[in-house]
Amino acid sequence: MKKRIPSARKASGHTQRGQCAKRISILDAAAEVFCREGFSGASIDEIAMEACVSRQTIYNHYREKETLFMAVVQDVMDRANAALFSVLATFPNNADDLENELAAFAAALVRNCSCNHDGKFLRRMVQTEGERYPHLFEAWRKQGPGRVDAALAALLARLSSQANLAMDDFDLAARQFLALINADLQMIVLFGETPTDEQLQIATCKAVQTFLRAYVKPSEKTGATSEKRLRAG
Amino acid sequence: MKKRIPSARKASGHTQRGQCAKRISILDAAAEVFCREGFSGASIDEIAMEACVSRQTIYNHYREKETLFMAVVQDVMDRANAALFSVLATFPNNADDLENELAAFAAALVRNCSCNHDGKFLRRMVQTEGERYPHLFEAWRKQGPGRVDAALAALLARLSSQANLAMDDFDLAARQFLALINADLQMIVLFGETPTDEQLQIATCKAVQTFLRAYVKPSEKTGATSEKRLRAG
DNA sequence: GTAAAATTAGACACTATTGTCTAAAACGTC
DNA sequence: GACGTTTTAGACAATAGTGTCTAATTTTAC
Repeated sequence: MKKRIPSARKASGHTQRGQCAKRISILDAAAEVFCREGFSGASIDEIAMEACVSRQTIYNHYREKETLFMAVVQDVMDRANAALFSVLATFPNNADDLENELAAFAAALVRNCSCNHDGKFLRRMVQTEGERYPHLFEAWRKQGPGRVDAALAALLARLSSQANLAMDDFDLAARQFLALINADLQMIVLFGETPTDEQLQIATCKAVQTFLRAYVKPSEKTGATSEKRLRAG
Repeated sequence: MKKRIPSARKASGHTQRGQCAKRISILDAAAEVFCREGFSGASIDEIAMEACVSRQTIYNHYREKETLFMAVVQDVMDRANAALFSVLATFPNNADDLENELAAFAAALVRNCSCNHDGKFLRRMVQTEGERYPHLFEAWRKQGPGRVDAALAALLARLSSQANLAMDDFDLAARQFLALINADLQMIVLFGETPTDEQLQIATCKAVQTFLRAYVKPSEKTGATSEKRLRAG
């Protein structure tokens, strides 16, 4: 008499992605359509079509459009945060070949957080629906971008003592690092395009060079660290 | 018998703003509502209400919703470009007190181009409707942001010879300058808020310090240029 | 004051969308 | 194969928005 659990359904937590195939395909399709059309422009029928699912199935899983929207946002946010911190874990921890290692880290960060579907979705939704769902995105702000600064600042602090870097304010340095590695790409991304891998390599490499030039200790400035590569790229 | 021209109507060019009061109030209200609700979420009735104008008047001036939208975008683009280049004209042309002058310039740039209504509108519309009206925004991209890099690069080149700056690539330096002065503000702006003047001052000041540290000639690094202020902010 | 033009409110047809309901079909488990 | 669950297609009412039309009203120029 125990209630039969149909399949591997309901893996655990409410926002977990390990749900049935239909749910996943609905979430993915909805993310796509919401991103393209905005909340009010997205129609349930369109989402159903794109998910290869009947409209009624969507209403079965998510009571109404708004419920679906919030579930999609939550889903993307979780994934984006996971990606973010998994990249942060690759921050270089020794100062050998600092420039190249930092550049590789920067490229991974940009590629996996700013330039992918989830990044695009979040940027758009925060901007267009942020004021309508303050609590929803505020949570992301604190857990995502809000923590990146702090985390990256800590990593820079560690690096700063190993390499010969002169930093007053690690949080500021972190924000400037992020800004620099996005400098060449933000216009591309703003227009909905995806930069090529080459663009990405060059952009992050140049950004790291500038960042290091601004933060190496004066004594090191004439050293070999970044002088040679300065005109290489 | 000559056709009577009702008033100062039809000042000249098609996108000129010098039209009757109704037109202006429609354009302003529409910009507001389109920005808040997106194209498909904005209703003509809402715009009419906000403009204190009847719906029919809107249809008289702009045949349909799409026509109105394009007129609004064009109007904002024109204004934004004008503001942009008027700020560019204030770029410091002597190297005395470079840091402060650059910071003031940066603050004006951010305040008048990124942090105002028009900037917010354009960012949102490019992002959400850019793919639907490629030609429309592509024009802005070329005339606005596209030219800023070039113009700013030229200004930096001039400055570079006067002050003691080491720049290989002026375009790159221009993009990095813009990225740095927005570093601390972009998260605030992304969430639809307007930074306070104090936030703005601090952000641009720090950005300029970092920018100069990255670009002063090595020989100057131990000089007096930016060393003193480095820990002032 | 008069006449042309602009503006208004309201009704209207038309379309699109949301969310509900129903009965049939497909699916998975025993 | 039988049973419970999920999914499906389609009809449906309710709502909201677009764009048109008309007739009344206001504004403006002279």
